[in-house]
Amino acid sequence: MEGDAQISHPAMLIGDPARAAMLMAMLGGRSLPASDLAAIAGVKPSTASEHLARLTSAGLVTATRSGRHRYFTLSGPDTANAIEALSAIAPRHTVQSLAQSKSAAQLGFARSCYDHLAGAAALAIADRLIHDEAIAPLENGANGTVAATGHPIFTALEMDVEPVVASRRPLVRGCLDWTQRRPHLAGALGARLFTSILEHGWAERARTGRGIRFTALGRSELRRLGVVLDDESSPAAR
Amino acid sequence: MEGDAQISHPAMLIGDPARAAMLMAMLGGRSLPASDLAAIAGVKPSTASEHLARLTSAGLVTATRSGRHRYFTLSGPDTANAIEALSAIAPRHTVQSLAQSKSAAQLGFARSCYDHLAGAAALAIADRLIHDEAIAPLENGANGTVAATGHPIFTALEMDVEPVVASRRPLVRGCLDWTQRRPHLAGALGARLFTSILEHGWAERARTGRGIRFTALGRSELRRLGVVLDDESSPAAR
DNA sequence: CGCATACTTCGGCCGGGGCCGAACTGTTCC
DNA sequence: GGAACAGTTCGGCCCCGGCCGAAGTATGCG
Repeated sequence: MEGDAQISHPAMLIGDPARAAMLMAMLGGRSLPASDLAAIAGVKPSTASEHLARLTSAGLVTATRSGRHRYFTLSGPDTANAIEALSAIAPRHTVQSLAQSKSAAQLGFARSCYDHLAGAAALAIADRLIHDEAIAPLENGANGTVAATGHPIFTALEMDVEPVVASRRPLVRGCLDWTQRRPHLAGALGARLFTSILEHGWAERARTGRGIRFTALGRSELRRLGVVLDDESSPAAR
Repeated sequence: MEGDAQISHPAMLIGDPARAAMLMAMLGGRSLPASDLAAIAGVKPSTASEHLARLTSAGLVTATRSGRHRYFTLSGPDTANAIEALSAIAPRHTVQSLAQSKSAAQLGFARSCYDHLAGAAALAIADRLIHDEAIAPLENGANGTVAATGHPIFTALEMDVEPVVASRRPLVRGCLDWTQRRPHLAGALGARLFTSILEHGWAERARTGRGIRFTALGRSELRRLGVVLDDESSPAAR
């Protein structure tokens, strides 16, 4: 009777709180072993194993085994995109504890979003590129192109933008930011930029979670390039 | 323990087959009464009423009452976006019956997608605009701008593009097309274009479902403007 | 080889939620 | 007013699926 795609299936999988917590953790971009995901979701390993089996068989998640561990990741950008789209319509959790509000503030400043950077810092970098007309202004869901492949930020990070342009993946993709209510830089370029920033030691991942901390080197380099990270100065002026 | 948005809540709501069918129907862009949605979902009115109550209280759907009917619509572009993103990762249903394959072919050619046009016809129009450099090439999720507000297609449809540009809504938004695997024209411009096409009688909605049929007037006008709708000529060359 | 660790499979418990029919409210039309 | 129709609320049924603990498989280490 219906000629449409069966959206209820993936939605049902994401709709369980334990699985949703695992998927949100994987949105951080890192590969995580089953035991960590079990702890994150707050369930026993046996339960987590069942959840992960369903997620992999549905193609939302891929597993690679290394030794006696199995590491899980989101299967691709489409999956990450669906999760992001859902978080845009999800109810905002009301912050209760001080620890929560502090970590929320940190996430609002800089965090990883699957394979790219999100938060206020990501917007600051993107705004610089837009201001210099290296890329067009971002809109949620649309596709842009790279006008200036030799922008100082790209050269400072030794990024070879050409092969990125040649890839079939959407290049400059806006990704609606749930903390800032503005799209940030995703897509192939956003992913390349993020890995370069990590490789050059401008920033590093938090040991746990999705948080990203910019190093002194990264801050000074970015300041030199005209990007100001006002980490402390603007205390959560939501 | 979690500082993230509770994506499981909306996902759980979409994850029920009956509710998903209703939401997909509403993706057609029309306001539908509860009884129609019950028939579409294949449940009794009482069950449908419960589902719709949950969807409205979660803010996914808005209801407006007119007489003894209550008409339901998706609450906004964010909601539509989440549903589209899910359909991109949903398993493709394997077509069995001839009637299904015919209706699927028609949907692939032209259908409504919440408030804009989708399918091969939508891509043909967007490609024309891109070719004439009125808009930048679409990428899924990114945002573009309108370069030529006086493009012949806009003037033929008597579209006033200026106020659309001024609106805060993402302007030129790529929206991943599940039949074509390419983004089509969504956003404020896509919505405006679609309503203009309907108002000028270039196309009309099917009595039921999401199908769109282009009229003889619409076809000739578009051909004159350099857009060829090869409806019959290319028989589902997937 | 044997012990520890990482993960999976199985059996069983239990609660949530989807479904319906029946009864109730409200609107339209004659 | 009364009949017809749209929609909602309520009570009850039942099954799906999430949870666990215990047992089973595989890998790594001493």
